[in-house]
Amino acid sequence: MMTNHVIAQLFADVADLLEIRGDNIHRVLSYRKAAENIFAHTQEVALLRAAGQLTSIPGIGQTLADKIEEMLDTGKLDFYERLAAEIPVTLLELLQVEGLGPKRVKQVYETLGIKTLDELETAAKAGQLRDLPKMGAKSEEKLLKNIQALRLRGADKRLPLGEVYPIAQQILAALGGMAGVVQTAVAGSTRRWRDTIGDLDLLVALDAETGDAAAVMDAFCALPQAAEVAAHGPTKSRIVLGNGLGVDLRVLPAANWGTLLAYFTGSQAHNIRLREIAQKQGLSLNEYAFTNVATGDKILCATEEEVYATLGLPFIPPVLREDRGEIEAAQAGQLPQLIQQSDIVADLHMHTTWSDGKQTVLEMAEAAVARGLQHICITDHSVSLGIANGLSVERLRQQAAEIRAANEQMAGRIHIWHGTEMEIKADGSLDYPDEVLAELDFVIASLHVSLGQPREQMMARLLKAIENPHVDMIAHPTGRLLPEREGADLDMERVLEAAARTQTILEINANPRRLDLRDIHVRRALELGVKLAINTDAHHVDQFDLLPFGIATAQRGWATAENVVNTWPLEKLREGRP
DNA sequence: GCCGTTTTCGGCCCGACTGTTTTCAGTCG
Repeated sequence: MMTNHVIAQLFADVADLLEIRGDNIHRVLSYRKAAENIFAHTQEVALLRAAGQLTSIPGIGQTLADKIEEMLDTGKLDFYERLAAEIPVTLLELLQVEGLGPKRVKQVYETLGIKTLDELETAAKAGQLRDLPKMGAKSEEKLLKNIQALRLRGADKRLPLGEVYPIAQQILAALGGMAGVVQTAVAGSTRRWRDTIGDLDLLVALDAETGDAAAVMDAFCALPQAAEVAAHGPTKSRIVLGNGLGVDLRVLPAANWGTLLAYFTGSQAHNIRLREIAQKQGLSLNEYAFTNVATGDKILCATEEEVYATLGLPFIPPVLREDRGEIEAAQAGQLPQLIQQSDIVADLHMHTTWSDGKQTVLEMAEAAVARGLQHICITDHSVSLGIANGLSVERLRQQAAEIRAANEQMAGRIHIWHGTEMEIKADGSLDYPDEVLAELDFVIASLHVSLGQPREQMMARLLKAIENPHVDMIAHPTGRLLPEREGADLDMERVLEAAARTQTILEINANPRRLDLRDIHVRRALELGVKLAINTDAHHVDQFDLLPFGIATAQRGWATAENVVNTWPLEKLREGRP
C-alpha cells in the first residue's frame, strides 16, 4: 500500500543513501525535504496524483512527481533499487548511532568493509576504528557506548509530549532561581506542542551585569536528573536523562532573547523560511541578532514580536511554525484566529464510578464548575467493555435517573448531559440497539478492541458507526496510544468525508497519550467541513487539566472556535445535534 | 533536485561543540 508514510520513508532512505554515497548535499536535502512534506501532507498523494497536482506539494518538482507516480503504479522505485544495489541498505542502521554520520559510515564501509551494526561493534571492540583518520581511542569508546545505547532504547525514540512537559518545568524551575537569570523558557517542538518530542530544548536569558553563563551551565550539567553530560560549553550544553531524553540548554544575554527564542523554537523548516525573507531584505539572521549584510550593523530583538516585525510579519504562534503555509498566511494577513482555552464551555467525554472512572457524577460536575464549564456530558463505557465495567441497558437507565437528580441539584450552575461511550464491537456491530441510543442526549462511538484488523474491516466497522443516525461523535478515531501503539489502519480521507457528509463530530482527545485526531488530520477535517470536539476523556477530576494538550493539537490543525463544538453554548449544541 | 517581483541557471540557513588536530572536519540541531 503506497501511503504517504511509505512514500516519505522511501524518499528519506534515498536521501540517506545519496548522502553516504557523497552526492551533492542540496540534492540530498531535496529528497529529505520532500519526504517531510509528504509525511505532513493532509491528503493522500494518490488522490493528488489523480488530480494531476503532485507538484503542488512544496518541494516536489517534476522529477520527484514522476518518481511518486512510478511508486503508485508499480509499488516500487527503480532509483532506490539501483542505489540499494550499489550501497548496502544495512548502512542506514549505522546512521541511527548517535555521533555517527554519513561521512564516517562511508569511511568504515570503504576501508573496513563494515556493513552492519554488529560488524561495527566488533570492530570497535577490537580497536580497529581508532587508527582511522580523525578518529582516536576516545571516539571509538564513545561510539561503542552509543551503539549499546541504540540497542537498548531503539532508534530515534520520541517521548509523548505529556511525559516531557513536566520534566521541562522541573529543570527550568531549578535554573530560574539562579542569580542573574532573568528569563527561562522551553523551546523546540515542546513549545510548538508537537505530539511527541525527540529532544528537549531549554533557554535561559541572563542579566547583562549579574549573569554568569558558566555558573548556569555548571548547574545544568550537575543536575541530579543528568545521567550523562554529552556536551558542556560556554553557551550550549547537552545532558541525557535516565530515560534517554536529550536535553539541550542555550544561555544568552536578555538583549538577544527574541532571536534566541525564535531560533530554538523552530521548526527548522520555518526558520529557513524566515532567513530567506531576511536575506531578501539584505539581512542575515541567527540566534543572536539580525545583521545588515552591507554595513555589518546589528539589530537586537528582545522579543519574538520584534523578530517577526523586522521581517514585516505579524507574530506567528509557535503551534503554527511548521512551514505548512503559515508564512504565506502571515504575509497575506490571513493567519487563523486560533481557538483558545478560554473559548471552551463544555466537555463531552468523561467517565464516572458507573464504569471505570474514579469519581461520581456530582464530583465530576463540581470539578467542571470549578473550571468554568457550562455543560458536560457523562459518557461511561457500554456493556461489552467488561474490563471497564461497561453499563448494561438496565444500569444505563438507572444512571439516567441519577443524572436527572444531579441536574436538579446543580440547577443554574452547570448542565449535565447523559451520554455513552459505546463500543464498536469487533464484528462491527454496535453495543446498544437504536431504541436505547434514542433515549440518550449524546452518543459517542469508539474503537477499543481488535484495532489490528485489516484496513477494510476497520473501515467497515467505523463507517457503520458514522452512518448510524444516533451516533453524534467518534472518540479518538484511530485508537493510537503514544508512544507505542500506532492505532488502527484507517483510510482517513474516507473517514473524514463520511463524517462531513453525516455531520458526525470527530474528537480531538486531549489525553497526551492519544492526541487523536492528530494535527494534520484536524487540518484536513476542517478543509472538508467536519465538526470537531476537544474532550479530556477524564477518568478523574484531575484529568480535566489535560485540556491544554487538546487545545494545542486543535491549534496545530489551524482550528478556530467555530470549528469546535465545545465552544458552543448549551442551546446551540442541542439544536446542532444531528 | 527545487526554485524564481535579482526567473530557466546558480544559488540553496547558520552556528556550537567535540575530538582530532595545530586549523578543522564531522555531527547535530
